[in-house]
Amino acid sequence: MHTKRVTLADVAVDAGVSKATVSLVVRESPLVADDTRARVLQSIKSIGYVYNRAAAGLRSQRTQSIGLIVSSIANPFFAEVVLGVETRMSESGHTVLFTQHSESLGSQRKLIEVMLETRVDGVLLVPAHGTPSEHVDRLRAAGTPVAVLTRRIAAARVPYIGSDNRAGARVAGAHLIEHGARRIAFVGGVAQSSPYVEREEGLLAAVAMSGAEVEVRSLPSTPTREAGYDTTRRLLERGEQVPDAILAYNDNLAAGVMAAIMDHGLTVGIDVKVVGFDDIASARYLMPSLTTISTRPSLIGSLAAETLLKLMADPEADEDLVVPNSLSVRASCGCSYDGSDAR
Amino acid sequence: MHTKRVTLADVAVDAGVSKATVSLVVRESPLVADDTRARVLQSIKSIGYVYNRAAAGLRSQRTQSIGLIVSSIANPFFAEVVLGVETRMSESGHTVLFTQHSESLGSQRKLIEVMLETRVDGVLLVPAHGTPSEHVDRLRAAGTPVAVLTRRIAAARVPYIGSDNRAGARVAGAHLIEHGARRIAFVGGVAQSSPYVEREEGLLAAVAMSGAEVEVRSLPSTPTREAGYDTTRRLLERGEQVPDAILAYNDNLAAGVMAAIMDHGLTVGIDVKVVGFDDIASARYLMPSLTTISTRPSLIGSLAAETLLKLMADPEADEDLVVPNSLSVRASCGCSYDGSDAR
DNA sequence: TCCAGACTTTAGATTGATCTAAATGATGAC
DNA sequence: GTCATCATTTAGATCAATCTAAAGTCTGGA
Repeated sequence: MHTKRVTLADVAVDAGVSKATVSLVVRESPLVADDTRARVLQSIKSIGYVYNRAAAGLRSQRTQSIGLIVSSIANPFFAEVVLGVETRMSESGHTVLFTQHSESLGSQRKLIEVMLETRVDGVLLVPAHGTPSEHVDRLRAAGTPVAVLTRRIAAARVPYIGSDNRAGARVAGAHLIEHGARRIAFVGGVAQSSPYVEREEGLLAAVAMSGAEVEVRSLPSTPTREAGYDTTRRLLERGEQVPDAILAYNDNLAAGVMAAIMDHGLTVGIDVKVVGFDDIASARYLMPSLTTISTRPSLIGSLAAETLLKLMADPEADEDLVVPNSLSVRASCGCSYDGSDAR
Repeated sequence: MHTKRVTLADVAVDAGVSKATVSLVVRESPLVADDTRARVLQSIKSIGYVYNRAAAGLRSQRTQSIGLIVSSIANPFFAEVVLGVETRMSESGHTVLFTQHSESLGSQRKLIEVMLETRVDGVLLVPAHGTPSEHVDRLRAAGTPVAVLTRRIAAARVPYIGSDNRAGARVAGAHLIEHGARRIAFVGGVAQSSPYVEREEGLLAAVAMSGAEVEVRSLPSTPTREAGYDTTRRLLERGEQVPDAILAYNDNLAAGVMAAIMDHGLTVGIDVKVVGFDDIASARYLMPSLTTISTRPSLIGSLAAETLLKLMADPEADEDLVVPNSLSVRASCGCSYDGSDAR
């Protein structure tokens, strides 16, 4: 059915110019005369030519594409990050090769290999927990710029873009302490990961700065709603020392935390004050609505894209970007909430 | 810093064989002798060769990649579909070029162009609302197999994979009627879209089959939580004829619907029974937990991938796949719910 | 009239793989 | 010893673009 593929050479013949000229036209070079350009574009349309990126990339050694590797888009936080990256990258004409590693180091290694084989011009990576520096070194050895986002890699000097975990947790902690919290549990998150460590540090800093007598206990877990529920349930059932406040590692977890508190017969915001982290879209729709640290994931995505573009232009550029965030006060912390930002 | 790129030819010299042999090795051909293969693999490792997909694709006219265009992964339903597609495709060694059109026909057209320029071996498309058949025709004219998922394109003969909207809505409707519903509102969804039409038909079929005197009213809207809230709010405030049941177009919307009901001082499951559609992860965590039609999005994704693979092998194959679904009974319909499937 | 300089256009080499069709070598049958 | 058969291996053309370096054209100034 479909005839032989149409190439630049066919267009050249049809338009009565050389292949080189057609190539300049498709690349929107200002070198070609206006009437020549018009004639070529006309030919392209009439004989149905479609640009071949593989051939172009082979010769030019540039693909106008970047790789994006995240942990999982089932996590709405990363879904928004992806959107931010794609938006910024498409502005500069770059295609995004998007993949997810599902927290598997093996699959992350394979995905990095795919990026190399595809010769993407750069890679943005949300490293799987426990990522060794070899993973990014492999990319850099091949001359491919890399930046990591939302998580740092221990012992690897690689540009990082992420939210200000320390400051966020400090503000959240201070808010809880203002509400009278004296026994705070930090629930969930992967213990070795950089955001976990930073958030924990922020909470402890808030305690130190408050001058109050506050007890803090950390309970790491996988960052799922289920784990949030289970961990909290166990914490409450231990009886003796029930916390009066919980800082959840993220909003997803916070939903489980609140469910466990209610199932245990306590009232969120009164018996136990809860603050989350991320401000995912559903945070305001939870019952009660979740007070949380607003991290603007799509901004993180677009800033990461921006950073990578700079890195692609100048591989020596190397700068971390810590994105500020803010506290979205709703009802779960005990503040009265008028629902003004919902719906 | 990085030296001249290492190519197949370099490997060939190092291993003392021809380029052709190295090529066979990297493609895992059974033709090469075991010791030759071992020697070549050794060379590849020692001189740091990285396969070049662009060059391979150029010559072979196959890229071992497919394009996936969805509306938006901010919608958790599609996030799961994506996962299903990627899982199945990676099993057969295909890379997925993933993109989102955000319901813009213009950006969908551009994305299709990108897929053509990349010479993907096939395309899976969740068509934007109002997609003209030209969009898929463009792909097919170029000889690229396409299948659409979750939404049909009017007047285009193209393989479709999606859930059984009619049966799902019929079951949901029957359940509501069993609960005594006599005034049912069908809230949300894009009026012209195929899932909307099919779900509406299903609901009407349930009414017809019940033999009861049931009034149905349809209120289309964009499929967001906010729209669900607003539409329901207006419906309730009209006073006179408050519905005793609402079938929400999807779960996202249903969350807004339930919030509006509660904000209006009514009780979900008693005054107004609610059933959703999709069974997204958060459905069981809403308050009250949402009774909904379980659609298994990741299954739809993997079946779509399966269908496309068949289509790529045999372009004449052309078969729709309607994926069965089931009713997940929880609390919002008025049934008592023990929470057994949550947490 | 000639020439410098700006603007356009181009021939032909090049990118790095796969493919085709044929060559090579080894094995066993006769 | 010869030949057919099978398993391996390979030379060289090919895919469709870009790049390099140079060649035409056309001004207007001397």
